[in-house]
Amino acid sequence: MQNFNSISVENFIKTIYQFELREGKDTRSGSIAKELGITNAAATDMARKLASKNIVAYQKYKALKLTADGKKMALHIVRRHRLWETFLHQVLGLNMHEIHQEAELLEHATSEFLLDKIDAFLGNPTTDPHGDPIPNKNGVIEKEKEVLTLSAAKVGECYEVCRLVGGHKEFYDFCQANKLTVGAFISINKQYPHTKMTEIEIGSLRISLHADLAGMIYLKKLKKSAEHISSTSKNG
Amino acid sequence: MQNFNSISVENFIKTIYQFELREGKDTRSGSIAKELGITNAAATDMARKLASKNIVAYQKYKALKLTADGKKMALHIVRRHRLWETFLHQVLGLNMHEIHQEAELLEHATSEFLLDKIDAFLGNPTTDPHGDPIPNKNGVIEKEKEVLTLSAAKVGECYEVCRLVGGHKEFYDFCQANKLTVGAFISINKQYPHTKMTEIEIGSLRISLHADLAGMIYLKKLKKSAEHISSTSKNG
DNA sequence: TTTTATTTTTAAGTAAACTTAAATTTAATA
DNA sequence: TATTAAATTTAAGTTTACTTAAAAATAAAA
Repeated sequence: MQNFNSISVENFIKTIYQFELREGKDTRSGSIAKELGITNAAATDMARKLASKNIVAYQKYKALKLTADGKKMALHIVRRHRLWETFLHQVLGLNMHEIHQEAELLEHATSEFLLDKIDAFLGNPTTDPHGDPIPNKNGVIEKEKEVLTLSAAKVGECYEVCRLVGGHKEFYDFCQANKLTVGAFISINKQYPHTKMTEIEIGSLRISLHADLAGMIYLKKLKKSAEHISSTSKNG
Repeated sequence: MQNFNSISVENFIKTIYQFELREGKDTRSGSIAKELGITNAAATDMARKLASKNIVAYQKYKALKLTADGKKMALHIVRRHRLWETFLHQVLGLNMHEIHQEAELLEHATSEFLLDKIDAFLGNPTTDPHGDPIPNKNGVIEKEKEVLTLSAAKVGECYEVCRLVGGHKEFYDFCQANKLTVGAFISINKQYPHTKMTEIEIGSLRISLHADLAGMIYLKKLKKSAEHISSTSKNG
């Protein structure tokens, strides 16, 4: 599936896809327009255009929805974006807060051929550095395991960090400084509901996070014990 | 120097630059138009537009020339192109005939920030895999040494391959199969002026090339002896 | 429920980057 | 040099992706 669409079209499709996933986010033209930095009128135009191509299901004044075709296209765009993010982070050493912006440009200038090379070079990764899943060549995303945020984690349990949902430098710097990377193993020491703090152990470190931060860190539960785990973290 | 220009503008500037370098190539709008796959009318429009921005020196019916500003811009675009070619070849293992097409897309989607990372990762190379010079961050190209084609090389002398001016898969496949890569060392065994063949030695190989091929391979003369050289080739 | 506010859509217009077709200029040839 | 051929430019029109401003529909508040 090659890229026959303009950058504007690709970004429009991608934005609808991302908003459809995040509950609470409505996908009416105004919402999409705001995200893309264009006027509502422009978004309506685009919606009608893509509706005529059976990429978007569009009814006046209603929320925009991707058709099956549209969703497939979105997944291929997302694949390009996340493979580039992974590549830029792992190979060129760009920081977490730097990769999105660059991938945003590169994703529209990448042939299927080149993408295959990048994918193979990285060993066909299934998640990007934020822990977001990378759709495969056919646009299929591996079924994700159940996750919860750090602020909802249970005392005494052990978890693997599987997602960092932030965006700003400071958050990623904090995570990096405290070894909180995707794939890291942690255990929950204590929850302080009133002050909204969570105390965790990661390796030999013991740190406390406020819910504002903890809510951006997603975990999946492990079956293994904390003792066993702390010495086998993927991230040393 | 960030990219404030469209892809069309960048390609237009780059093409003039490249045509100005190749003697014999005229740089009138029609010639540029043909290369870019657009009509003469479109090229004239663009020429006038860029003239108004002092990027191109344009007089009706005359050849197009880049101004100092235009040349500087061209050099930055060429830098992006050649760094990407080098990266794709060295890091992702793309073949010689594959890198141009991909770099053609990526060069318009690369920030100065990312380019610096790529440049550093590659160790600030001064030539791309074809042997073409990579302008530095300021758009300056290292003064090139005197070169000559393989068909013009002198019997008994030793040379370093410094440029492969081709473009088609077969040519590059042939070169690769015979270890004729940029940086390789060769010596000239015999010249056959009537049949236009050149016999060369490269490592332990002895091969004969017709001028059609030999004319695409550029060399620079070495001072060292052939014996000493054959064991110290950059390319094994 | 009526009024008001917000959002979306329609309508009209713009800029970039093209196109085709006709007019003009330059180059080539008889 | 006059004529013909080739190339370039101008003019007018198209498409994409926007814009602003007015009209229409939906949602919120009184």
